[in-house]
Amino acid sequence: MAPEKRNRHINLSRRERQIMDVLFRGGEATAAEVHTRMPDPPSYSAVRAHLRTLEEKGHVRHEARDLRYIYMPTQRPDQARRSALRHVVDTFFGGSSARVIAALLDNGSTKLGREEIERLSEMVEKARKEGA
Amino acid sequence: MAPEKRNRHINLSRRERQIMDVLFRGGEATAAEVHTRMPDPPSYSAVRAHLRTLEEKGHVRHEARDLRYIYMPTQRPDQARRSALRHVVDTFFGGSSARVIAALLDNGSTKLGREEIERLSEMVEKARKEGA
DNA sequence: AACTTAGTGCTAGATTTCTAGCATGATGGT
DNA sequence: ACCATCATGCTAGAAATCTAGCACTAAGTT
Repeated sequence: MAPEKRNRHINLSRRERQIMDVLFRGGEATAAEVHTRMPDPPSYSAVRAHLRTLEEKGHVRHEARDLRYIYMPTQRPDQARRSALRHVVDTFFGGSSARVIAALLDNGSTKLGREEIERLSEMVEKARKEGA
Repeated sequence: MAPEKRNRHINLSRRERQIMDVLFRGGEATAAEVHTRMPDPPSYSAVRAHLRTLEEKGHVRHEARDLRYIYMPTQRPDQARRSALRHVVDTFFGGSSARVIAALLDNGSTKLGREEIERLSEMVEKARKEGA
């Protein structure tokens, strides 16, 4: 009841979250790949078991390809992105997008390429006009 | 061993995460407040127990104020913000800050005030110069 | 055919998480 | 003084998570 499409991740266990993170990161992966990419990984067998329960819960689906199962999130990537981003914005930045952007730009390690800067500039310009 | 200051949240259980989210959101809170602000809340008693274990693990500390305990995260807010943001950027946006910003600006519900837009504009300008 | 390798399904049980309830101490009102 | 209220500390046990291992199937090799 009330599948709560947004913030699904809030109800995942620790291991389930870690697995979903791997899947979102790469878009899709085999059980073995998920296993190797997990932090502090449990047994391969445990990962497979979790993938199966995640599938039962509807968070994940798989395709059979080359005799292997390829797992992927059921939620659309852009929706997952928005949901995760919104959560962070709300709980860590008081809901202010501007503060998030500031944090991103402040960060020295965030190297924006020239293209990206131009793109950003355009976006800001657009926002400026719309906001008028 | 290896406290892994960044990405601590990766090792929290479901309930622990939910509690930490409440604390990060508000900066600090009493046990009762945490309880009421939790999604799908367990018993008040359970929340208190979790707060205690979170304290043992070093994620949380408390001050006695007005006969109550006020709980707060031990991690500095700005550090927690950066860590959480980085995680989302990496796992959902391929590490691209620009993509995150695009997502923030695209979002119709993200209302940027004029001031914020100007501030952003300045930041972009600055980045443009520095990047040269 | 027999063996090896690489995959999946399943289940029992260990471990961790989660929870409620009880004991206790401080405060304020009657 | 007594009682009600509201807080904390603790612990046992329920519930959920997490795990390893075994059985089985499909290819490829020798």
